[in-house]
Amino acid sequence: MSPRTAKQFKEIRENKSFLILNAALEMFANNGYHNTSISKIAKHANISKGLLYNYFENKEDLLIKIIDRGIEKLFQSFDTNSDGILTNEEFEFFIHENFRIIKENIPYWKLYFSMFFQPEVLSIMKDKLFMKINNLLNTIEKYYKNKGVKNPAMEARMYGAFLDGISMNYIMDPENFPLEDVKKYIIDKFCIIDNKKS
Amino acid sequence: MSPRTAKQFKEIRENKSFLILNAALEMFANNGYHNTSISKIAKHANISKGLLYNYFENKEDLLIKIIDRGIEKLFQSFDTNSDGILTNEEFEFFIHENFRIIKENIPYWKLYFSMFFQPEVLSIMKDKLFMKINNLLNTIEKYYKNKGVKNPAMEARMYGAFLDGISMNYIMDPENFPLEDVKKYIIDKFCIIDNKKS
Amino acid sequence: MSPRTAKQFKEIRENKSFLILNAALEMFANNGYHNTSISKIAKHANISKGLLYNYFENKEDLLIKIIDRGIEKLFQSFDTNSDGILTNEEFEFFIHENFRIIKENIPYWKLYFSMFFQPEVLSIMKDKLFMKINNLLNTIEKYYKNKGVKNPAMEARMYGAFLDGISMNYIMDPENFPLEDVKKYIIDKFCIIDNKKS
Amino acid sequence: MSPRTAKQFKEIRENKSFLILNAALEMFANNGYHNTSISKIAKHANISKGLLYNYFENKEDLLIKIIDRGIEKLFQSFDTNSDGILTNEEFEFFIHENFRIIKENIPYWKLYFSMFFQPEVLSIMKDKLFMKINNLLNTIEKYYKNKGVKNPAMEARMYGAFLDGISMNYIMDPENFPLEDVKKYIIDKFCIIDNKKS
DNA sequence: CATGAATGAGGTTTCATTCAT
DNA sequence: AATGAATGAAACCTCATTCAT
Repeated sequence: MSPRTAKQFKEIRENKSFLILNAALEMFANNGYHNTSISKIAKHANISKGLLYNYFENKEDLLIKIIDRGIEKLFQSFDTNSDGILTNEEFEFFIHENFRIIKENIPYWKLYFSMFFQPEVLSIMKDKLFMKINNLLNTIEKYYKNKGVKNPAMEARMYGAFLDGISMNYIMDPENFPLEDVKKYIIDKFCIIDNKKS
Repeated sequence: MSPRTAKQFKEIRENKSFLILNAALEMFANNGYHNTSISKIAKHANISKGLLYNYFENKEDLLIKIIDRGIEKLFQSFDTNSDGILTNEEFEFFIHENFRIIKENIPYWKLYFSMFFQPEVLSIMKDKLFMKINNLLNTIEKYYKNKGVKNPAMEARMYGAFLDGISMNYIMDPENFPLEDVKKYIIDKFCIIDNKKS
Repeated sequence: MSPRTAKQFKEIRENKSFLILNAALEMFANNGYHNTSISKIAKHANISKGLLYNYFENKEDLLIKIIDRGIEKLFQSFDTNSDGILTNEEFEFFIHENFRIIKENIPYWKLYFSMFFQPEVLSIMKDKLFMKINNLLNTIEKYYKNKGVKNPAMEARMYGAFLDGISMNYIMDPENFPLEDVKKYIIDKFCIIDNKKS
Repeated sequence: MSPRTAKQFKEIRENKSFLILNAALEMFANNGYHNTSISKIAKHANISKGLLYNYFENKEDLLIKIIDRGIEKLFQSFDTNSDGILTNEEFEFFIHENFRIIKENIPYWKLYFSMFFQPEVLSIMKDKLFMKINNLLNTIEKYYKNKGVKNPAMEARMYGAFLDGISMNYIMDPENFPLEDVKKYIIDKFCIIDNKKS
């Protein structure tokens, strides 16, 4: 297919749905889901309350669509090659990707993490999300297996936990986070240099 | 009959207060702060709504008291010897302590982590909490410095992030978490065996 | 009868009922009836809520007793000679009495006036109060009739209204009220000097 | 159908706002501010509780808007010529105005007077109100000064108090109040006929 | 497609009153 | 006579959602 024209892009950008999602995301992330009223979202998106209900069924639907959109985007980056086996370069690339994606949309990731601790929200997304996460962990596990690590499942899990913890810390205060040094640290700690194996 | 003594009243208050805090904690942790109404808490604690307000100023006060109680308890465990320098034994002991405390009160830790992503809730506790956390990280930093690690501040920070990530994963599904293996993994990865230094 | 002994006075003064009435009066007058809770009154009177209900049936009863006590006191001053005809000296004396009584218990008079505009409260006291007031006005009317004033009923009524208005203004800001000058003004305006008649 | 125009919306708001203010005024005046619940007002105005909060921020805001509207209206009548000096005709005219305005909206004036004795309510309006009242009294004072009265400030103050007292009496029972006779009485007592001066 | 007035259920909070001790 | 824990009705207020236009 031919690439989208500038006009098409403009249309997409101007799409009300997109605007609303952004407005809602920002407010959910900064003020919390329950603390953000539909009224405020509509005002922030410069539309009326009524119109919002033309685009989204209800408040919860809005949240789901936001999370959906984010997950989609995240796993796109990691879906390439997901069946094959990671090289060290790919492993390192994924780390960079991980933080690039977070940096790109910090509010989203605030919301994403908060979700994990709000059971009523989590239950909506749980299945879809856990499938995706398991996929990723399996890829990492294969990587470790291939490198001859003793307990690759554990290693993958610990890697995942580490990334969770670091991402959380990053999100809490992105300005003062030594991002580049941390990336190096992760690579040093979790990427298996081949002669290290011996 | 003669009226109750001051001591009797005090006892009643302490017991009831304890009951309410537990009921509220459980519900806040499982359903989220905003999703839990005072009505539901009162019902869960088998008291009237009105009585709850006899014990706590308002919903926020209830949350603060819960978090306070938890923080107090947590940092008690780590306050011993906080000025001195950790030995390896102490380092390992603290890891065991960390998980023992979490295991003891999983709902509390759910609430604790969820707090970090609910800005309007976090702001209530931020100062008190961050001071305590920094204290802990400084102790860890000294440990690494003393062991001759190159960048002890970074190492301490990464250790903290790792513990955060792992604790989070533990809380999400405590039943299926290989706790003992994980502890060993952490010790292996973050405890500096002295001849390793050279 | 012999005058009350110091001991008897002390008993009266210590009477709980008296204390409670005073505490309640003060708070009703300063903060409004609906804005004053039984709890606060009990605290202010240094007793428990429960005990208050030993002395007074309920909150409204407390109010009624307060107003009652005040009216009793007020009209005591004016009841002497109420059947006879006022001399100018008595007329002037009553003006002095009026302000002396107000000065003695400003909170009470704040409450008294506020009552007139709270129908649900007024209705409780209306009959008793209006009878007393009419008595007084009749005495004044007779005074004017005897002095040969043309429309003594109207004159008495206007005198009453004037005293209401001035008392109201006095109560609002007693400190800055030129009490003595005002008394003279009233006497000059409403007391009939006999040779003025001609 | 096409959506309502901005003008239509404005009209709806103004009409409904007016309705609510009237309903609230009536109930505040007849039952007292604290004795009137938002629920009752809404019912009286034939709207839902929620809608009331669409129009007024809260109960206090509703009260303020009512009082504001009344003060605005009252002082409009007296603002003409306020810098110049009153003639006798104007002085008399103002007396007629005073009672005309009260007669027009008795509930409002009940509320107005009741306010003075509800401290927590008064404090809301005090400053604005006292400024307006002082303005008026100054005009009266100038009138007396110009007529050569000895103590014009006192005379103005007494005039004000008298009008307060009479207005209060009028409001309490408008049906049986000899309005016209009273007006004459006031003019006779407080309007300075020029040859009286000598 | 678009508006915001309108609803009503449900949330937080207060407080007069009762009652076991 | 005295306490304050406990209740429950009712207050204020919010907000997701609907709907006439």
